[in-house]
Amino acid sequence: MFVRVALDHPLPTLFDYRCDTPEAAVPGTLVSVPFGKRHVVGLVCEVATQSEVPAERLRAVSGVCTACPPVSTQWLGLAAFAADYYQRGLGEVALPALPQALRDASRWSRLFAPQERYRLTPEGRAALPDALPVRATALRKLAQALAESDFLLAADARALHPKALAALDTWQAAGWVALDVIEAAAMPAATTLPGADAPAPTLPTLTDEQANAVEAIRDADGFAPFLLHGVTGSGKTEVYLRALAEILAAKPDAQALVLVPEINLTPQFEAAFRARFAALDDTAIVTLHSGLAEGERARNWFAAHTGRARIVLGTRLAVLASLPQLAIIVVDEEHDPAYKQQEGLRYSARDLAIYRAKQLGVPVVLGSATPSLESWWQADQGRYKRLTLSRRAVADAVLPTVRLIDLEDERRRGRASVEGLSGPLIAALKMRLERGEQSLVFLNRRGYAPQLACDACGWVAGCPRCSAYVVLHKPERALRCHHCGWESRIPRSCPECGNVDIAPMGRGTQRVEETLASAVPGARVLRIDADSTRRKGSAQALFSDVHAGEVDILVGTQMIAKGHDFQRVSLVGVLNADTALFSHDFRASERLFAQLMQVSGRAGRAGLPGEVLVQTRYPRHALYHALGRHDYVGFANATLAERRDAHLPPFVYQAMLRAEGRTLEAALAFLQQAAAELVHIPAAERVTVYDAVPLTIVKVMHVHRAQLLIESASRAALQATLRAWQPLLRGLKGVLRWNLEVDPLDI
DNA sequence: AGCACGCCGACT
DNA sequence: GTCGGCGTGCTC
Repeated sequence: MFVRVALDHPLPTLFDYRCDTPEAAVPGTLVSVPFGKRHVVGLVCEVATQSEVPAERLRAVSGVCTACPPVSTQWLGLAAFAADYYQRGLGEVALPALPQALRDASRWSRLFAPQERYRLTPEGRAALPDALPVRATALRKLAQALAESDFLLAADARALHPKALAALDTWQAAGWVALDVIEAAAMPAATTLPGADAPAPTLPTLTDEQANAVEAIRDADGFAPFLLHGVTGSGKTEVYLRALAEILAAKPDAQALVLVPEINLTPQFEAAFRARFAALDDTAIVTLHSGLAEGERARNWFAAHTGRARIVLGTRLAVLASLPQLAIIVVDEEHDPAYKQQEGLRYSARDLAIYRAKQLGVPVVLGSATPSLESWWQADQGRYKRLTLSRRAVADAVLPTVRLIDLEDERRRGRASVEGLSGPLIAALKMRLERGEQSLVFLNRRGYAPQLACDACGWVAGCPRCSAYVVLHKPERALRCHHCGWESRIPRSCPECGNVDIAPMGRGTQRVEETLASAVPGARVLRIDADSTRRKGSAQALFSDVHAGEVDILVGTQMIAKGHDFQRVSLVGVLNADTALFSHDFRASERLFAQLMQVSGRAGRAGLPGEVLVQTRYPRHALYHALGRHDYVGFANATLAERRDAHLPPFVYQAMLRAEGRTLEAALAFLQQAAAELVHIPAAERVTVYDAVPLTIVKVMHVHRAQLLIESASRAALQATLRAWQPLLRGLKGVLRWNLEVDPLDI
């Protein structure tokens, strides 16, 4: 018997092994195999009675992961589709999709073994530290660890003190400590949820639009993609909750997958789901995202894999979770670029969610206030069913008024501005402070100033490793490169000419925070961005300060635009948005519009009349006009018409070949050779090849980067070209790293 | 991707 | 004489 095994390896082939254990001869089984000089974990994809590989080269499977049931053939099919579509080997897709802990054969035996949890009994809590000899410091430490958390794992206890388990046994005999054994692998008892006929009395009343949406999703037959277009505050989440309740109630073992774009958004969603699905036991709702510790991620994945988890809530990586009874998928904020993985396998979780729903014949709901133009176009074509929520669900909530502050006009009239904050914005902020309302200032640039420059000679502080300016970070008194993390002290004088008048140029969130503190006296200002939330969990704490009303003005990057319902925010100020209007990236305006709509939606949620002030030099720009009218549809239709005329996605399909070399010339030369190879590929006749160009940030960490765009009106022609192209690329000489991205977001 | 082999320069 | 630089080639 032979098995064909997928390994996490760049060669897009399966590897054949002899297989003596019948347990391993099942597709979807995790096995450990010898590979070259080492042992690696692989996934059995096929079982065969013979092999093309000569017998003397064949080696035998060395281990089988019996703790974990095989993944389904459908899951293998999903991995195979993703591998094919994104032009990678099956193993490169399938293995990274598994929790890291499963990919280490030495951990298999312990991974899903019953967990032994020691916890302090009330008696123990009363007795423990004092009952111990004063000098027994190790035992005291053990008692302290028990007291400080809900439970202590046996392994952790052993790490604390070699004889900990003996002590714990003694304490258990004394009644101070109890031992709980948690079976990770236990299969769930199917739970039936209360159906729609018996809604709990506390549920909010649905608007007609919400009710229609829920009904459409519930009545869907087989594969049914929905685009749920709902303005912020229109109650999309309530639609998800009801639709899930209906579908989970209809089948006792059905599973639901809910995707959110950011880890930050999982806690509030999790809370909402736990509250609504209180009938499910605690282990039936799990989260999956990169913020989880290895062990927890593995356990949650396993809960999904065994069917114990009924609802899986996660970020993009969750789209590849094993869900044997998947019955509905929800992709919230489907337009969010975070759904696109930007390294390794560059997949779109939203697109894979669509494939998965199609494969399984289940409904998939894409929700957004500002759908991606790709999805909007699919709905226009009738391929997705559009569900519209046009009104805010809270009765007295109205859309905020948007006012544009013409910066040129302000300047011409000689009106005062402070450090880039215009007079009208400062006045509006002061007014909210007086009224005891909160304001939000949005600026998509972190740090203090994006540049540090010398007035005298024109020197600008740059990164020694990257072709980028370094950003001034005032709290850390450092210059930091946002591309590679390089840091240095702030020089006192210009290193070129010695001039001591070197000055920060431009503004980031730190500088605005500082300005606001003096320009709006008495205001409590809080900054939320990637820097202020670096420590794990600190974002949650900062947001709760805002909710508690301990903050008057919140300044931040796009982090503050997403998800959070700030009840007392009545003003949103937008700074420095113009740069995206004239970007060379054709998607920049789509992103800006979505961001501004999203951040605008933070104003006036709880009946307060909301106002949005946008500082701009281009107050007549169509994007701002559409924003002022809250007119996503107008914006989308106009932008789609432009895209059609310019032959841009979604009207063409694109792929990007990127090369990294020690010199730019080497990278460009490789790409030119690569382009020349296309003449050998028949399908490439229907493909347009652009010139190889340097990336905007051409050098990162001393590596020079260039890219080559190819596109086609036919997805099939593009796919066929890429498939034929890769072996040719591997054959090109020259030591150089390259990668291929299908459906690139950043051009 | 790893991890070997292999063939040339600078050190004790 | 050896340590080690990274070019080349292989992994069932």
